[in-house]
Amino acid sequence: MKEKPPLIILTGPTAVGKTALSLRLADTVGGQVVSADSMQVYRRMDIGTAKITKEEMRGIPHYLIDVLEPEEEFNVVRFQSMAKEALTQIYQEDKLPIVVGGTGFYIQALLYDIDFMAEEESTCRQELQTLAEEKGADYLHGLLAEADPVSAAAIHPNNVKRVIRALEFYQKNGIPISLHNQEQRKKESPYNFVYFVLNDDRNRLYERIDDRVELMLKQGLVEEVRRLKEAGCDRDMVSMQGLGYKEILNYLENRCSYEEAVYTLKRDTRHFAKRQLTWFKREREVVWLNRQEFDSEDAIFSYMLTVLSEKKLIKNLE
RNA sequence: GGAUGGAUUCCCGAGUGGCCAAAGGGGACAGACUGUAAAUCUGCUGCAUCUUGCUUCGGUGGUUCGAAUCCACCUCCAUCCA
Repeated sequence: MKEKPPLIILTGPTAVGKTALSLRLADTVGGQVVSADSMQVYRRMDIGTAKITKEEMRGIPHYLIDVLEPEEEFNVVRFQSMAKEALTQIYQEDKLPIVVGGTGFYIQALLYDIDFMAEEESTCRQELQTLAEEKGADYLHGLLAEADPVSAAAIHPNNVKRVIRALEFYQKNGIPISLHNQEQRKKESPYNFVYFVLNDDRNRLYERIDDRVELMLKQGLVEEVRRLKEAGCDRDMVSMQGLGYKEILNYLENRCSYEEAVYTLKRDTRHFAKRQLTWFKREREVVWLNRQEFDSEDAIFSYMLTVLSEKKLIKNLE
């Protein structure tokens, strides 16, 4: 039987300090980093995504950072294929891949190698969107109830995006997405992995978020967004839906005051962190690293090494 | 010192005699998520032995079968007149 390839995942809510830990880990275990971050893929979006700098990388290869223009669309499928390529590359160099980033859905897609089914581009999503606007969300949900009752029961009528996706999936593949998902859920990971989730006391996390937003502002977030806006980026682009970008864009377009933009940004970032945690709680086989349970970052780090050697991802403790 | 307006559940804010544990919004908390995921959506928010009971609407007392809602006094806040 072939041995499963090794994979280390280091994730956690925004602003917990994943990056710092990942660098240390990469140094000690001879690892290379694959970013699982839906926004750090974009070039020219540095401050708002709290992107690691070239200097900070200290020569450790980082994949999937600065590889797309903000005008381009990024999604799970694209992430999955790019990440798999990165892994192939890393294995070839006989290094250990460390997936670092806070996008749980992306991590899941890679870790369990979820099949998203090849689909050709079409305008049906747009058509369904128009239909929803004209006839209402309930009407669309009604259509889904006919095509795929199981999905209809599971998806709330107000969640138009997911209703559309389910409908689109059915139209393109001829089978209900609910059935497909059910099959995909059973999958075993093809990797020998350890899934670390770094976390902190909620209040402390929220403080870190507030501090980080203040720091971004000081570093020139408004200028960064203004440059993107002048370069033609607008609110409809996937990249501009990122935290920090959509709020500042609202301010630059005079839709709200500076104070409101900052308040909203901090609040939405807190909400986001909460959603990330909800996701990780649901994932199977997660190793939680709760900061408040450790005396120091050193303690966290040595615990990580212990877990990794137990799972035979690293040979021996250095 | 006087006049007027106000004080509501974590916050803002509706409610002017029973249908009020009290609209709505925000925040907090919890959850969903399989091609936009830093997106999108949902639930919940006085207490308890939770299909019933108990304590809330600045404070105290009163009117009433019944008060967040009416009356009196008090405290605090806002504006105006001295």
